[in-house]
Amino acid sequence: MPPRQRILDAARALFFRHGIQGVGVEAIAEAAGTNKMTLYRHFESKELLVAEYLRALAAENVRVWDDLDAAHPGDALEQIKAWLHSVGGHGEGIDHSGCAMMNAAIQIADPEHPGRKAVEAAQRTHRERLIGLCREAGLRDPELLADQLFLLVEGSRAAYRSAGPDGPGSSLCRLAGPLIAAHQQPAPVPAT
Amino acid sequence: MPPRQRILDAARALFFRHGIQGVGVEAIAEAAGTNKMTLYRHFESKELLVAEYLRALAAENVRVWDDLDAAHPGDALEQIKAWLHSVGGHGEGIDHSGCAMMNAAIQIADPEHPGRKAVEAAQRTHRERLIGLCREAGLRDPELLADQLFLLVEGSRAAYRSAGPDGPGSSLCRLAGPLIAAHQQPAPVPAT
DNA sequence: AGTAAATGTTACCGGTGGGTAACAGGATTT
DNA sequence: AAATCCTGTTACCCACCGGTAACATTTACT
Repeated sequence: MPPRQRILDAARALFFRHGIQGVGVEAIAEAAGTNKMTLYRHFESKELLVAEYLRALAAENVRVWDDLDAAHPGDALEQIKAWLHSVGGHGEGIDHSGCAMMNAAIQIADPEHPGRKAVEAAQRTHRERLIGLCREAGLRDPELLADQLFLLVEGSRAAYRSAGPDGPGSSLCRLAGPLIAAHQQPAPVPAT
Repeated sequence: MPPRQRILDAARALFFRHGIQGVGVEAIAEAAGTNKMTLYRHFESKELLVAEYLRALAAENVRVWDDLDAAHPGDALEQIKAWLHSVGGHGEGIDHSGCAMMNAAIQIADPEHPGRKAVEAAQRTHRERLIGLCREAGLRDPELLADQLFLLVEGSRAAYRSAGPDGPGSSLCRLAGPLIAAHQQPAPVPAT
């Protein structure tokens, strides 16, 4: 595997464990089985390394959606449910890339940091894909539901970190399920 | 105002703007109109300063709930709505303490950091208070609704940061309103 | 084989970070 | 007034971090 890829992989693992600010370039290089110089021959600065790390994360996020589309072709509702299930757990084999996105957005204080731009772009496309699926699934109020699901998922990731494993972050499916079900109903009768 | 309080205030402002890792103790002391030594005479270390900053934030969070209770005595539903409104906007005069809590939980990588414990405790009491209000308001499925609202709020804060002001983070009330309304209805008919 | 590109190694730089020592000045109490 | 406490000032320590220079070494390609 070329060093550039090894560096990106190592950066990903370390950024996830210790945070972006908590990892020095030297530690990344060492974890990648190389040294600081070759790192700087492939990346202009740590800033740009972070940005590329986030772009890679975004690309992988898109691939997750494509895989779901391939697994449940034509069944948008099932794609949504499968996605919720895949990001709802917090054990092994779970996709934490979205979580890493959010962490990066918070850990990078400077709004002009290229990594922040990458995250914003990824979240936009992410949201639009979700809206498209909700619409395709024939659910009522697709934009509203998509945004609700989006926030539930983001909130679940945040709550898992801030409220611990016993908090509401661990029960995404339990919380999102009724929401989807409600949007399969006809329009609700307004409350008295 | 005693130096200790000035230091906590300065720390709060700087932590919010530049992140916890992005602010050095010297900058905090200077912003507080004092110096590093007096800071270290009041706080053992930066770690413990951060922890106290978060405990102060948690106390203020509790006060927000108490104020809401005083403003709408006996009307739990109105308290919930007022709370959503107060944290839903992102302009001036908005309470960002919850947002700062979440930021801290993500910026502090070490799970054993005393600040992390403070955040977890605060989020637990926060959630329980919300559950209590949902139950008191006579809403259906109070635990479920409370957790949904909790995640919507956390997600809204995260999305405002990661997806920008045009993302779904800016429309908390629009997203939470229908959810509450749905829980004022009788039990829904299961979808076919 | 030979050449050029990519990688490894070491040492270094300037800046900054958290944290401390020692001492001087001001305020408060008795 | 005297003793005590709190504060301010300066200087310093050590560790680390992002980034670079110079040179040695390996790899790859023709």
